[in-house]
Amino acid sequence: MQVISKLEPTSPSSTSSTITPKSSKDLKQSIIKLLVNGKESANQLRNLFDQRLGFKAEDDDHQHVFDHHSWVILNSIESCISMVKSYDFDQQEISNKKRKVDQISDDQCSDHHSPKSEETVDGKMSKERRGCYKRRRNCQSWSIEATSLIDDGYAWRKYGQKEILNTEYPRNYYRCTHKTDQNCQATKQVQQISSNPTKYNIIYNGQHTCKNLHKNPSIIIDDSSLDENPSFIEL
DNA sequence: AGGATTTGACCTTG
DNA sequence: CAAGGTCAAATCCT
Repeated sequence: MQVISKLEPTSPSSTSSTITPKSSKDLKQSIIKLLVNGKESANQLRNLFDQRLGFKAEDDDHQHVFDHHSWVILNSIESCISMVKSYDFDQQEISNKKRKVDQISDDQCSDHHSPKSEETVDGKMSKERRGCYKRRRNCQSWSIEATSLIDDGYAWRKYGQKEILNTEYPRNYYRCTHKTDQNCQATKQVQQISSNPTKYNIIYNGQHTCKNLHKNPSIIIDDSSLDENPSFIEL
């Protein structure tokens, strides 16, 4: 029988409200600590259910729902930990300051959309000059390694694929589906890791500014109590 | 028909 | 100038 260690209670009042990080490093450590606590609690809760409750045959639906949600919780927390660990808070502070300056020139570019676009005499857009776009520099980004292409809850649309030097697998480029209708600037890059093809390196760029028009979860249960406690974690 | 993907060209950055 | 990020026409899929 699996031994379940007892964890110190980590109620919101005893954790998040009392933490006042003095630096980016403190903040990072605090977030990781909270996530690790949450992960351990979720793991133990799952073990507890497996051992103590069990499921009867007629409870198959409930078991599937439980399996699904516990899996989502664990994966979400695991992803958050990876993101926070790889996120450079100090660099981000510098980037945020710099971005304010860059924003001015970026806005000028986007305001007159396609200033370089020219029409040929026959009315067609010249293929020589496309719209003015800028590669986003210093935008908020973080990366994770995943053993599978987890559903992070957002709707992504592939817009490119590129062979990358010295890598075995191409890099795939995705943008938020709501880029056009809600001007959401979030993008992500997915690339299989050469040394370990079972894993994917996923780089997220920018925050979602679109409304939570998440894809429906694969399993839907009729429980109004969940409405105020969605199982996905805002990334 | 309309949305998603593919893919070659364009564009920025170092 | 090379590498890589993005665009957009062509194509695919439902």
